[in-house]
Amino acid sequence: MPLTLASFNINSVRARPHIVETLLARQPIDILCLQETKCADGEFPRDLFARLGLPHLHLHGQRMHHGVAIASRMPLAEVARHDWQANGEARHIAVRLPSGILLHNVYVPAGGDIPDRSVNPKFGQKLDYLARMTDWSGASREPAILVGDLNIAPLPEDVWDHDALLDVVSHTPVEVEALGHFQKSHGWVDLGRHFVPPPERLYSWWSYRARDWAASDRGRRLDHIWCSPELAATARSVATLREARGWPRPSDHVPLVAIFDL
DNA sequence: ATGGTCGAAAGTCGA
Repeated sequence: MPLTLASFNINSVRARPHIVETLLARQPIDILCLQETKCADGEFPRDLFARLGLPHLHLHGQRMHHGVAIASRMPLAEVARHDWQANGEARHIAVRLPSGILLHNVYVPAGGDIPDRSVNPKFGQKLDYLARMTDWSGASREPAILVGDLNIAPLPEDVWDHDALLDVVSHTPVEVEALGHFQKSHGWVDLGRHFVPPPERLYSWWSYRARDWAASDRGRRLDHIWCSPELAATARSVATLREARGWPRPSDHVPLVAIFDL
C-alpha cells in the first residue's frame, strides 16, 4: 500500500490555513507532519484538518514558539514526546504507523545567529540537542522514519553558496559534523539525497528577506526525511514542493513529500 | 558590513 507522508515547517498553523488547503488540493497526503505550529493544543485549527480529510491529530504544541503536530487520515497510536533539552519546549512527537513503523516528527533548535556557544547559548543548545538525539537514535534499532526541520543543510549542494555560508548557523562545519554523527548513529538514510543526489542543488527554505526569493534563489536544505536502512527500499519518491514558496503569504519553508510502499 | 521580512505578542524577540 502506498503511503504519502509530508513534512512541512508551516511557520504558524493558524496564520496559514490557505496554505494547508492548497497543499491538500494539489496532492493527497495521508500523514502531514508540521513544525513551528506556534500555538497551544487548544488553539489548533482542528476543524480545518478534519474538513480536509486529516481528522486524526497528535498535537505537541505550546504558546508562541515551536510546536509539532501530526495530522493523519487514519488513526495512529502516539508513542512519545521527547524533550531533549529538558526545558519544556515542544519539538519532538512520535507515533506508530499502521504498518508498525515508528514515525518521528522533529523541530531542531535554530541555534541563533553566532556560531559560538561561549557567546551564544542558543548555539550550544542546538549542539546539545543533536548530541542527545544521537545517543537516543544510536540506542534504538527499531525501524523508523524521521522527518522534520533539522535546521542544518549538511552538503555543499544544500546551500546556494557553500563558501559564503561556512560561518552561517545552519551550515557551519561543527553543525554538519554533529548532524553526521546523528545520522551515522542509526544508519539513517537521507531520502532527499537518495532521490536527488549531488551535484544537483536541493533547497527547502528561502529567507523572507530576499527581494525576490526565486530570482536570487539563495536557498538552504534545512528539512529532511530520513529512514532506517532496512526501510530505504520501501521509499518510492521524495520531492520538495518548491512552488509552495510562491503561494500567497507562504511559509519560508516548503513541504517535503515522500511516498512509501508501507 | 548591513539590512532586508515574517509571526506572535504586546510596545520585542526569535527565526
